Amino acid sequence: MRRKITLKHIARELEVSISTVSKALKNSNEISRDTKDKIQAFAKLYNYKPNNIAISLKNKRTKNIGVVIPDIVHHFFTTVFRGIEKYANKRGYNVIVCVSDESFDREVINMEMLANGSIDGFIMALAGETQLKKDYNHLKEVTEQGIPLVLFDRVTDEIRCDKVVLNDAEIAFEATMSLINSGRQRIALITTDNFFSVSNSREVGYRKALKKGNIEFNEQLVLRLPYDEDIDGIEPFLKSNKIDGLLSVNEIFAIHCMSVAQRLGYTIPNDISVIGFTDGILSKYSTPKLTTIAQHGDKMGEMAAKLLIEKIENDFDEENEVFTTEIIKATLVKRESTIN
Amino acid sequence: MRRKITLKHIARELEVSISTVSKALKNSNEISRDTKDKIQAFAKLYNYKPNNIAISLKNKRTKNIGVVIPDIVHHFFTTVFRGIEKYANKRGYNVIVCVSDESFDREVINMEMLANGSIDGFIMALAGETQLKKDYNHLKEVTEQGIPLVLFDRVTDEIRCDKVVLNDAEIAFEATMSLINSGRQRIALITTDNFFSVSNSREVGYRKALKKGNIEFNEQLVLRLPYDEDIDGIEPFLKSNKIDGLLSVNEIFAIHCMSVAQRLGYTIPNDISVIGFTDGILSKYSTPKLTTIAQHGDKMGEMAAKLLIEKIENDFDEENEVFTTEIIKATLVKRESTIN
DNA sequence: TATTAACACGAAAACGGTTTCGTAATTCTC
DNA sequence: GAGAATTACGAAACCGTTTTCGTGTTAATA
Repeated sequence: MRRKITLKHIARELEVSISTVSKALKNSNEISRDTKDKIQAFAKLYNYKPNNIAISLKNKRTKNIGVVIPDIVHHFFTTVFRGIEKYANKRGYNVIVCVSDESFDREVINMEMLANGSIDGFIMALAGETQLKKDYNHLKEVTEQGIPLVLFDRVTDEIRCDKVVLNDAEIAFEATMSLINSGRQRIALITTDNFFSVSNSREVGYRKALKKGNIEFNEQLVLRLPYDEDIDGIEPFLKSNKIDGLLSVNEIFAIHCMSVAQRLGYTIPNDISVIGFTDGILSKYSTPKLTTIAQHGDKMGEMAAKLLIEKIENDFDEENEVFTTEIIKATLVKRESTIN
Repeated sequence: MRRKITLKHIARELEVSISTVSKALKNSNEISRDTKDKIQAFAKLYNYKPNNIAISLKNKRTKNIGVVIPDIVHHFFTTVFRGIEKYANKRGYNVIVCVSDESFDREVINMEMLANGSIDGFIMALAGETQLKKDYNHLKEVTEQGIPLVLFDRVTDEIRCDKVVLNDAEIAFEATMSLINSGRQRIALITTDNFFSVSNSREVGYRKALKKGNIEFNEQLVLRLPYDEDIDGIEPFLKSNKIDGLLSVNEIFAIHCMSVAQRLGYTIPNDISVIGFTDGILSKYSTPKLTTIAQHGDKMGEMAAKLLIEKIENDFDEENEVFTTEIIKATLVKRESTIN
């Protein structure tokens, strides 16, 4: 087993000092052509590669970024992650992922694990539990240590840092308006228990559109479900309410609504038009294909990584630092579950 | 900005040596109760946490594992990753993910980036391009350096290392048999261009079942598509072949087959029974719900992480090391797209 | 020829820990 | 009360780099 070779080995072998080897490999002109040639040839021959850990220790830069997200199986987070990873890699950074699994404790533990030198900065979406508890001390902790932090999607006003969010309210407004404009009057909203900042924003947009369309908001037409995959409430809801349009805050609810509605004899989009959030595979491969809101996770991830790396590399001036909130524009992808 | 505190700071402040601080914090009984109390209290007060990088450099262990996968949006890889992350975290390891995007070059670059001290071991599924090229030098490189490697799902015989695979052939056999046993005679196979070891194995199982069922293999009934989302070939295929059963090597093909078949007037499962691979959300939320093969990605990931960490922590005896190949048993999840 | 400049290299500190070993001071043993 | 054992701590090496600074040798300059 050919162990990794170090500067020391090369130095010993070539009977020069470690500093000479180091400089020669950096092509410093402190070192003569001859010596450089000799050392470089030797290094290449033995496939010398500097040890990242040593370099990290030396310049207090790991070139790693930490990503803490609630879930990695969820399509949206996955695409964001892909965006992060792609951009980060292009800039020479590696990405360490920790999944909080919507748990406050795991979020805290994960951050602590990483905050002790393993990473140069964080990109995070808050766990559901964290948003519920409204306890952000672990975030304060790291920002006070001077570790750059970028929040995306699930953010909070209580932490001063860069953020990347979707124009949730606006796009929900736009989507609802499009339902109204196609003649829908009894428009349901299927959402989650409102712990998530995003669900709230979407409901705001929904209500605003109703108001603009002169439709009175009706709590009866709002179904609040606990979790992503807890869809049993949908069937009774659809049975006991006459609706002709529907906005869901995710794909799964929307798809399930369509399937229940079809089973109940409605045709889509004529009897009921449906719009979902998240442009994942479910939307593309459902029958009918779901009109949905593309959140452009890749873009969000890329933006988050960009903001973070900028913060990391430009030693910002300590005190009166400026924080930006970038808004990613969602788009309505029209497919077969809505009219025109 | 409260910068991170080091042993040196504590030592200076308390007027003791660095070694004393280090030992005191480890509760060494080389140090008197009094001194320990004083140092520990101080450390706690200033929230001292040892620097991971320094520790890594010292004991040549990073407690990081590198995961290189072709795709992170794909459901199967996502679940494997979740399994890895969960287990690794439990054992105190962090996970660095790199996405090869099915590209040989990116796979090589990613491995090189990580192999210089950033990680203690690799978990990988080979990129499509790598399997095509059959060039595994980058894998040889790392194993020769003594870096433990575990391959999963997309593996190769040419590299001696631990592996975790699915019983692809067996389960494909079983699935096909179940179609045959429910009276199906003209069973199609929808697969990918056979660069992937797994597609090959599945076809083997399919053929074996046909043989056992005394059905002659018919190349006409095999559709080989280039990529996961390249599904245009399906409609002509279904139009020009009379089939009554179908096995697909992934979810997407299967779902799309169902939707095309339904559009062509077939009823599922009576006219055509369909079985897919991958028990993702598509299968659960399609209409009808897809009978599919659960690959238990979480389990594969967990097993891969377990094997890897064992290798990392038990300094294996260099030369005649033993490598194991763990087989994860897939299961057939019966839903609505097959009979009974 | 004496002085200076340029060249080519090495010693050593530093990054932040861990660990081995040496040693004063105290306590124990006979 | 002398020698041995124990206690409590510090010095220093080490992990693998980078980088500053010092210095001996040679070449250029006056």
